[in-house]
Amino acid sequence: MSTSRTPTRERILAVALDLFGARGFDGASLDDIARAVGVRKQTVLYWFPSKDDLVDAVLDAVAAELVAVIDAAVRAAPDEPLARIDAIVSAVFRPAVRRPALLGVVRESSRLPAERAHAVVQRLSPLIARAVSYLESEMDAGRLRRGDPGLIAAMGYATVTGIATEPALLRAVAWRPDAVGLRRLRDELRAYLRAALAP
Amino acid sequence: MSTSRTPTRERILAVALDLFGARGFDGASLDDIARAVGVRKQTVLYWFPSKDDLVDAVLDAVAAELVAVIDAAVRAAPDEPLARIDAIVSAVFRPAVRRPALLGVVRESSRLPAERAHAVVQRLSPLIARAVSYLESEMDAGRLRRGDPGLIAAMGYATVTGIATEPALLRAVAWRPDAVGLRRLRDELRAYLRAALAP
DNA sequence: ACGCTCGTCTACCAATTGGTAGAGAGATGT
DNA sequence: ACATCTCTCTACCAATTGGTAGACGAGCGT
Repeated sequence: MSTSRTPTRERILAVALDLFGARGFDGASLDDIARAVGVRKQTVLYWFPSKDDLVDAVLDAVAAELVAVIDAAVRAAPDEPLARIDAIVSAVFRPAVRRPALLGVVRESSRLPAERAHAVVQRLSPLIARAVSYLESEMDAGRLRRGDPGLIAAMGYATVTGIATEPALLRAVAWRPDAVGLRRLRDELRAYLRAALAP
Repeated sequence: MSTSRTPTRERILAVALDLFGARGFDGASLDDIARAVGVRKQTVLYWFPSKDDLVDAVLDAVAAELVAVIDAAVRAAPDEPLARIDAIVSAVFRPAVRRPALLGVVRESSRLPAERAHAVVQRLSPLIARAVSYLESEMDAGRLRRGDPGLIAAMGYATVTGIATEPALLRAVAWRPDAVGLRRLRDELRAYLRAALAP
């Protein structure tokens, strides 16, 4: 075990998550990651036998964290449909604001060969499927305006992962002198979602 | 001049646009591009002295095409605010559907070093600025619901570039058996935009 | 026939990539 | 004190990257 405060393996994982999220899996080399951790590349390869293993570990960590966050939010959310959607969207924004790279990794994973991306997609898709069927039931019951639930879920995914990771977007929003960054952005997006879903 | 039907330079440019849009600028090597064109890498470097030059040329071509399309749509669009927005959104979707890589390049350009990305951003930003000020004036005049115009423009950008290039999204939308792909998606998105902007 | 430019090629090169082999320092259990 | 195990290191390697140098042929005007 290392004498360092946080174990090397976890530091590598954290740095890799940030770099992969920011530059993509190909954009960040093992050398980059090792340098950022303050260790040699071969130490990285000691903890993760290959770069693919490291990527998988990062995908897994991201999926686990997102699933945990969203799952907790879903359980804690109120019953009333709009408030429920509001609570869940807000829960997804929390990790996005705290750590944009988290969703950056999700975004990057879409460019991986299909079978690799499954590491994330397979773990997230039950959540999305559940969200879709929830939206469907609420629509059937007349408590939400009709529309394609899959489309709604897709738009949520797009706005959250897109907005949290596109520098150009953040810049566009910050153009307005009265824009105050991500917090305001989140509130506005929730307002839009609410408006789009209003009965 | 080459004996080939379309000049080599243009074939290289077209293939590079597709590959860059699909895999990113780093993800597609000069060799990949050359192979796809049916020529040697050094022929690519003959037409474009360096990879950076090729990237710039692609960015330039994309910006030029998008600016032309949007500009024409803006000029041809009706005066009534909602119909106007509708027409312009629809115009942006046209190239997106015809050639997803076009917007994929825009998306990828956001990960370039700031001064390189300017090639696209600088050419698109006057358009966006114009859209923002149009939205502002319509809101001031009470013809559109209040909100952050920069945010609206950003969301349009996010949905268009995101949805047109994110395989995971397209898959999500196609999950529903009654979803019929991009055409339906475009219509739905327009409906959402209309709802979100409704006074 | 002459040289000239254009377009593509073969043959290299240096830097960077992911990855292997194995040495050696430190703690730990006996 | 010793052997062992954990962890990080130095020293390589093969493949791929973007890029250079220059040869070769086809068409051109003279």
